[in-house]
Amino acid sequence: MSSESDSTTTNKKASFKVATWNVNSMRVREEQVIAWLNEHQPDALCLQEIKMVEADFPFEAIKATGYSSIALGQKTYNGVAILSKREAQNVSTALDDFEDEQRRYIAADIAGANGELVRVVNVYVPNGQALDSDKFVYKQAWFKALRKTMRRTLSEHPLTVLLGDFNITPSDLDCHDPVAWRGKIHCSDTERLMLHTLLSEGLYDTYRHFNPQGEHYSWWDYRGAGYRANAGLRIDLVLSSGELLKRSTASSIDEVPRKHERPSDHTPVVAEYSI
DNA sequence: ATGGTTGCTTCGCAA
Repeated sequence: MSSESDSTTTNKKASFKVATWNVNSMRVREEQVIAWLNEHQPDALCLQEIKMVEADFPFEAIKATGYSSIALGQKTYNGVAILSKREAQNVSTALDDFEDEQRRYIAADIAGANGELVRVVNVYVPNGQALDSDKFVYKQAWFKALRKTMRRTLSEHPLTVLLGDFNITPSDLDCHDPVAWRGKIHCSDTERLMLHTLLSEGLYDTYRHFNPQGEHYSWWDYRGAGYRANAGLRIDLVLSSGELLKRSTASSIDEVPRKHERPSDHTPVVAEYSI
């Protein structure tokens, strides 16, 4: 007796799962990343702060668990990678019209189980340090270039997901102590305006779409009470295009890796789509 | 109270 659930059935929609994780050193977190891939089987996992050059990236170890990788790295700082079940196509490693010595952007088309392509854009937005610092001037310039790049990307790819470490809380709901953080880096009105201007290009905060309540974060400082006191920020975001949001089915924060021995200070944020 | 912790082929800096 034939089954309608046969995996070869054409036009059948499967789940397309993406995730973002600032690993704060791929050297230290390699085993945790591979274990996470094996357990969760995402179609694409975007990493930030790999903190190594491509020559040192563990392409082979990741391949052994069934994943293909693309990476843009540098020594000591920054660095991004996309790990995917199906090989990345049309890889881009630079924002439009923006010279950047820091490795913070990588994008590619990733196919779902039915062959449909999703444009996956992985970013590590500059931290900015403090609003009166030179690093904040760089953060603003970088973010403006991202907005311009995303305007073009969205016009070319209706199914686009922009995800990564944005180093910006969208609102006070994403901050454990809005009074203490008021006006500070990650929580300032200036940065939130930058983010909402980017969203106005046609991107939607997918975690918040499925989780209207607060008190859930993606980063907790290593210092002090940190994770134990849930003193966190939600700065790791999955932003879906309108067409992709229509096909989204779930989004969640996986706090399990933050509880591990020697954790990253960030934990993975996941979204799923019917693709 | 400008503290505290982690990672870097470290010895101060970025987060």
